[in-house]
Amino acid sequence: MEVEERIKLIKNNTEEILGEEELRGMLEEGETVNHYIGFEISGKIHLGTGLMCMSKVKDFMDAGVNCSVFLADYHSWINDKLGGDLDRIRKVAVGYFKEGLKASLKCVGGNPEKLKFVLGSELYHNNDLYWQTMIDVSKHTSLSRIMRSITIMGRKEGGSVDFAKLLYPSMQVADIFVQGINMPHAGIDQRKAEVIARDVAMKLSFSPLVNSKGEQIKPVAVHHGLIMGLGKPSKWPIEKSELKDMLSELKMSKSKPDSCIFIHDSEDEIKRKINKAFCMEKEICYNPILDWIKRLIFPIRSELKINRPEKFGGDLEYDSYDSLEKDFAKGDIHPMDLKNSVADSLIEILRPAREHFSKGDGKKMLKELDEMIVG
RNA sequence: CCUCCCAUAGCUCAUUGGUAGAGCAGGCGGUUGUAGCCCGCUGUGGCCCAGUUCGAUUCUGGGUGGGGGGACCA
Repeated sequence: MEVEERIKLIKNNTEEILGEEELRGMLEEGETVNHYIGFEISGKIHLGTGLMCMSKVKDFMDAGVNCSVFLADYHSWINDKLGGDLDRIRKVAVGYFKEGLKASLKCVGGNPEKLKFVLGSELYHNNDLYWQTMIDVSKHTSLSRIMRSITIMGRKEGGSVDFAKLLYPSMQVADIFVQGINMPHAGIDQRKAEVIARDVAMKLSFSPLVNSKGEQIKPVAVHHGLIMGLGKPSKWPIEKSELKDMLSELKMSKSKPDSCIFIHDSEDEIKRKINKAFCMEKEICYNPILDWIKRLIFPIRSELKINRPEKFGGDLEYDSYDSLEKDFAKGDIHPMDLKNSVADSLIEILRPAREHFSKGDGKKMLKELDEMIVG
């Protein structure tokens, strides 16, 4: 495959690539590209993780990249996920979470067998080099920078933090170097950690990242955007100037019920949640449904069929987001028709995950997780 | 180790020695071919233990949890 074609795949549906020219160089030199994306084990897998992240993984695989998922059990522990219980976190990580990501990859057309999984605590176990690398990273990063960067944990700046939380960013950066990852991948919310990784890359003496010629290099960071939550914004209408500030509030979050859809939600559940979503007629700036169409449906399916009753104009078919957006802006598509189509499409896309978790071990794991979250 | 402050609803907070409230969030219903806006309805609660009292969420003591300051250099 041509270099430009590979870059196009890697770049598809992303927010940014830090070091795109370096990536081009790596591909031209025929370097092996090692990818990783890390996840906190925080509960059920929603579409931001399942479809957004995994559709990128699929792109990377198609581009000939070695892909891996890092199950960040220590990070989840630090960040008080699943009650801050490390044993519980680890169990969910190697059970439900791993299964869920594999099923998600299947949903987007990827091959789960080719995806490598690494458990954080296993990487760290009896691993002097890891802790040396983490200290090395820390020695090249100021305290104030670490404090600013804990927003990557989904915490507001200035909130009270225990000291362990300050270890998190350095660990995340060390994860990259110790595993020799030259193309870390994350949501744009993880930008601060990735930038630290690039900033310290040339200064590290432990686990330096090198190319095949032995030259020290920086990791190329690929960031995808975060999909919107389905709920209404806390303020409407939104001024254009405040849209950017509100972005983090608007992202899909498990803490807001019905703002997100899980990969194994039932068909009725999907329909119900989509139907409840905020969706103004003709509104194209702040519109979660359009956002999902743009960033999930089209990247995965490359088309959207609108099934519409005859009295409203009959069926429509789109093969590009832009033309759909244009028609919606004109008012040619009613929100309800859009919602029904998105729901149908998601139901179709998520079928493999839904089936996986509706029987056997999958069902059991999901049930155990449910009980954990409630208890 | 010393000292001070805090603990009430999912969140932010108010109130009272006599059956506990607001805002926001949530849920339900109405209105719109969706949602939102608007209107109506609605749930849940006093960290734990002991004492004083007819009666404690309120007062006292202890505990637990959280936060600030101090404690070498001064």
